Amino acid sequence: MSPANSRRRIPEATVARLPVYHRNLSQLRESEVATVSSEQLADLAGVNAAKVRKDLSYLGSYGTRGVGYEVEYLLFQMDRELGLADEVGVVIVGLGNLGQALANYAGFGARGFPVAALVDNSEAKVGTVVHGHDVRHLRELDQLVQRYNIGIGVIATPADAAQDVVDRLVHAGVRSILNFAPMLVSVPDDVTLRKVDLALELQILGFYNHRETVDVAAEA
Amino acid sequence: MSPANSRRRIPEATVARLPVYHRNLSQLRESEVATVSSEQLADLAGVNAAKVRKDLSYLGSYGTRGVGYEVEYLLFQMDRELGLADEVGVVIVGLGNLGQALANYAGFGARGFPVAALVDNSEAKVGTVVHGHDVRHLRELDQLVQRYNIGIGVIATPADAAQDVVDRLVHAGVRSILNFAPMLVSVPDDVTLRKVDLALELQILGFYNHRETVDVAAEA
DNA sequence: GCATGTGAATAGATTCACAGCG
DNA sequence: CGCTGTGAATCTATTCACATGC
Repeated sequence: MSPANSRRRIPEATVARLPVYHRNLSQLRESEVATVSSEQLADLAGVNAAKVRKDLSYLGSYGTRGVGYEVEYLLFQMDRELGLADEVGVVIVGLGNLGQALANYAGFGARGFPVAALVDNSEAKVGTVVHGHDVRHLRELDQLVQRYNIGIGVIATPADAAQDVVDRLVHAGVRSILNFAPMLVSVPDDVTLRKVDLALELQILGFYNHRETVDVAAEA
Repeated sequence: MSPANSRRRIPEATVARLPVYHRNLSQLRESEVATVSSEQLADLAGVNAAKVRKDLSYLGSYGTRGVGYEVEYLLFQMDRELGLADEVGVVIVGLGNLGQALANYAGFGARGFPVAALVDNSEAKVGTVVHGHDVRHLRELDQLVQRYNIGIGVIATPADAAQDVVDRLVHAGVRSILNFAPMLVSVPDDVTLRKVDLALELQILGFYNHRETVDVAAEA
């Protein structure tokens, strides 16, 4: 619409931090703090002040020199930019332990991303109720996506089911997918995919733990 | 010990990918594949071949020119490097939905990181059994860490308990911590901390979803 | 005066492209 | 000849440092 509000390309690394700032700003608002400096926000987010300023500058010039950022206003702008205004529905596919945990996880659904449907392919699970939602069968996916305006799919199935679920989600029109299954899946170019691999995190940590141990031993 | 085996500094980005290669190599071994090229491994891991070669080169020169990498031998070297040989015990603190899911999650504990203890601070949960382990009280942490040779702590508590749990883990001698609580925590320099924030992942995805929607609309 | 916003400098990661070796 | 291993080139992200404007 407005040609003045130039649509900058926001670096990936910045996108990953914006939600962190958002959370801290929300807390500041709850504490009725009116303005915040880049330095204060940096401390809360665990980064340095220059990074905060550069990150926020991609959204626009919403700060006031000599003063800082108005919490309320900055949140308003971030909500728009992060798309937290539009309440995008989430479907969780796979209701094993992880899927159930995600369905129950308060953080999911808290800010702008209500869990709108739960889906599994086992007859034993279909019909049960998790976190106030009936678990529906995978084959109903298309209708559910339509009916509940679902924009995001979360995959919490075993690894070998992941690609099939991705294909079904894409077919149903979902363009954003969060994959918890430890499996590489492929999507068309116009679909955004992120993956979280819990076991991987442990192994990465294990590597540093190991290094630490070895290095300390080597000093002897 | 051996001064020849120079202790290179491995880039963070590489460390994060090594476990991915490891998983794929394990699968290749199961399929009784003897050797693999950087290109094949790259396809499996979803990266490009040059990256695979550079990453693996930090471990040493374990490939054979004109041939590729011997799966078995490369795995052996990676196990050493990733510290998967030493079976480091894991304690999960906080047995709400997420903690229980993690305790039950097969991936956790699968490769070299057995779940050795479960801890909570609610009397209601202490004494219950999750995934074959008695849930113990947080105050027993020190003894449990000693007894089960625990090297890694996983925090799955509410945000406001996270810093207290971190302090207790550090006090008990744990030097590697994986934090699932959506809260910035601080640790001494000699402790490695990683964080996974599930709600954050959704928000990042939501951002791209939103952008996509807005940009497409703008074309009209 | 004080904190933002941003060019310029630095550091880090990815990719290229090819020499070197089996 | 084919594939690894790696310097060099490129791209991305972080940090510095200061001019700018409230």
